[in-house]
This record gives sequence, C-alpha cells and structure tokens, in this order.
Amino acid sequence: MDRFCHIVSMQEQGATNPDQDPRRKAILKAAFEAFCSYGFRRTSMEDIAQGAAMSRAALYLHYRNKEDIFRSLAQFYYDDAVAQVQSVLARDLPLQETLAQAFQAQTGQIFEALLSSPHGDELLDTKYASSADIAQAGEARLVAVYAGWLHQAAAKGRISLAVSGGDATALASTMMAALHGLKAPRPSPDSYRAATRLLAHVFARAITTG
Amino acid sequence: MDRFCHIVSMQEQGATNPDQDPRRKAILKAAFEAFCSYGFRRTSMEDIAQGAAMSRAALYLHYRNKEDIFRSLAQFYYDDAVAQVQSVLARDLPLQETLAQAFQAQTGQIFEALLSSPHGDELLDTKYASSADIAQAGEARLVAVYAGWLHQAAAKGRISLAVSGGDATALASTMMAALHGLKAPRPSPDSYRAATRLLAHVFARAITTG
DNA sequence: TTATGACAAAATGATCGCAAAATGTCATTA
DNA sequence: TAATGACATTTTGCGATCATTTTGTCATAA
Repeated sequence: MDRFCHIVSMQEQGATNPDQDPRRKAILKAAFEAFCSYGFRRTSMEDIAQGAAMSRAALYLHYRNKEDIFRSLAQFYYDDAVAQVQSVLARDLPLQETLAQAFQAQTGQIFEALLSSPHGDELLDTKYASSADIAQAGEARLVAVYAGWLHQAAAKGRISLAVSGGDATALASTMMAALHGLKAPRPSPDSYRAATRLLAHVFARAITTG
Repeated sequence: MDRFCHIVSMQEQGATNPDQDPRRKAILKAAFEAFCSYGFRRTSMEDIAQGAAMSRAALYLHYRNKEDIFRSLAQFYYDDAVAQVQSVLARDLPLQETLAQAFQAQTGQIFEALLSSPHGDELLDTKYASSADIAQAGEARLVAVYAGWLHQAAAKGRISLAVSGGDATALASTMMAALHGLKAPRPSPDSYRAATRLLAHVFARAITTG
C-alpha cells in the first residue's frame, strides 16, 4: 500500500514549497496510514509521531494539530488530482481514452485507498466536516479544469457541446457529480473501475461531433 | 406539500392489496410528514397517531412498530418509482425526452421531499440502515426496468448499446449510480433538476444510433 | 537551532442514578 | 369486532463523577 510515497515522490519540484519538506511529507505519510487503519478519531498524535519516527512534540513544529494534518492531506489529494487530470487531458489520446484515464486518475490513488479502508465512512465524514472548504475548492478546480478542456476542444471542433446547450461548465459539473455517484458502496474495486470507464465512454460518446 | 396524497391516490387499483387500506395509507401519510419535520428518531408513535387521527394503540393494529412503518414507506417509494419509470418508458417519446422524464419520475416525488427536508441526512441513514434490503431490492428492480427497456430498444434498432459493449445491465446500473451522484448537496432543487435533465441528454446521446 | 521529555489543561469515555418519555400489550368498551 | 385507555416495561436524556488518554506548550538538553 505505498501509493502515498509514489504520489508524493512524483511532485518533487519547486524549491521552497512547504510541502517539499521531507519531515512534513513523512508526517503526512504516517498520518495517511494511521487514518486508514484506525480512522480519524482513533488516531492519536502519538500514533502519527511514531509512524513518522519522531516525538509527538515535533509534530507541533510542523502542524498546528491533528485537524491541520488532515486538512493538509485533503489539500494534498486535490492538488494531486488536479495535476493528474490536467496531465491526462493535455495528452492527445482518443476522446474515450482521454476521459477514461482522466476519471481514473482523478478518483484513483489516495482516494481509493482511503475509501476502501475500513474507516472510509468516518474519513469521508471528517473530510466533509472539517475540510469542507478544501473539498469544495478542490471540486471547483476540477470542474474548472474539465470545463476548460471541454471549451478548448469544442473551439477546435474536436467535440460538440450541443448536449449541454454549449455550456461547458454545466457539463463538467454534471460529469463530476455522476462520477461521485459511482463511489457508492460497490461490490468490488474492479466493478468500480469498470463503471468509471463505462461512464467515461458515455460522456465521450455524448460529446462526439456528428 | 401534499405530494404524498397525490401519489397515493394514483395507485387506487387492485382490491385486497393491504396497501389499499385507507387506514394504512393515513398512517403512512402521517408518518411521512412527521419524519420530514422531526426526523425518524424524534418522531414518536404518538405523533404519527395524532397525524393519522387515531389512538397510538391503533397503530399497532396495522404495523408492528415504527421501523415497520418506515420500511413500509421505503417499500412504497420504490413501488412508486418503478411504476412511474415503467410508465414513462412505455410511452413513445423522443429518446432524450424519455430518459429525462424517467429520471425525473424516479427521483422526484416522495424522495425529493424527503431529502430536501431538514432531516434528510438522518432519514437517508435510517433508510440505508434499517431498510437496506428494501433499498437494494428496489434499486435492483429499477436497474432491471431500465435494462429491459434498453435491451428491447436495442433489439428494435432504436438505440445502440455499443457504448457498453452490448451490456444493457451494466449501462443501466451505471446510469443509476450516476443519477445518485447528482443527489449530493446541491445549491437548489432547480439545479438538481437541471443536472438530472442534462445527464439524461448525455445518456440519450451516448446510445443514439449512428 | 532543533528536538525532546515533562507538565498542566482538556477531552474522552465508562459508569451511575434518576426522571421523563416512549413503547408494546391487554382487558375493557362502545 | 375494531378501537381505546390504562398499565408495566423499556428506552432515552441528562447530570455528575472519576480514571484514563490525549493534547498543546515550555523549559531544557543535544
């Protein structure tokens, strides 16, 4: 389950970005794992400190408190999701493949691990309670990214926005909402991925010109 | 807010159906209203009895307990949704309009009222906790109805299932899941309806032949 | 300077007791 | 016979207590 490290190491760029601090990264990684196995409430700062191989007091040198860590994690997830989606959309793949990979990139990674953990419910609760602002902003950024891409593609005549009366944002927003619907209790991660892919194809077909 | 009576009165048929009993209907109606304004937990049998203009003891002549009433309500919702969707799909409207009206029929009515009530969250919880079986069966029935319709339409050549590799059930199930996604906190009931309509158009376009 | 152990304050949660409310069941009534 | 009032039982909500855990902060050590 070391997706976290994988993702983290991918964003090794920029210099004075606070999220470059290896200590902060270690803390986030430890917190991520503790949250997954114990849930937010049952994870103590001590747990996180041990996971990050430092004293509990040291945590407070980097984050104000547990909530701050959690919010940082949420922020991290969205930053990653936005970057991934942008990267996929920038490639020049067939329409279907583009959307399929974008959807996958967006939901996969950290999020899947979180949700499929035994404490997915609580974490989702915590996320929306304590980081509602971050989540909202993140969702909005994602919608904006999709909308921008749709807009450009339409301008180039590669797709048609007729299905939404030309409104790229409405379409992007509905796309995101639909995608969220797939997250509901699913028999297996595979069926989740299959549904995601199918949804991508549906949207791709709906905006195909002609 | 008397959607409930409206819906109930529409199913005046059959003779010995227990759900024809006017007393049972009165109880369901009263319970529905009480649940909407107080939530499940804070609604007492006394509240329901008063709303139904009978003694509390009389309730027990018709339902075993509060949970039984709630489950009956859930069952009622799904019966209604299935009937509505079937009725819409049976009509011979343009593809887009068919799906749009089916989606609307399915989510609208009772459900909208429940969710937009101040206690939507708790009721949804209660619903999935205490009536998970009914909900699951209901969802399955809805998927089956859509799948059957898709299958027939494909056979007649009116639509194409290419988008899901010919799998009508997979498509129907993804459709339902996507629809559920729209239920997430929305700015307004209007925006909810608009998104529903847009999603219908997307799916319609995705299965249009050609 | 940076990290830590130690400390005071705060939060948690388990347990009790009690009063009020709600539940489910009958014997009785109309 | 269908409906009710009344009753015994159960559940709920609230406050208080107390041991334990967790938190956030500092003075101090590496």
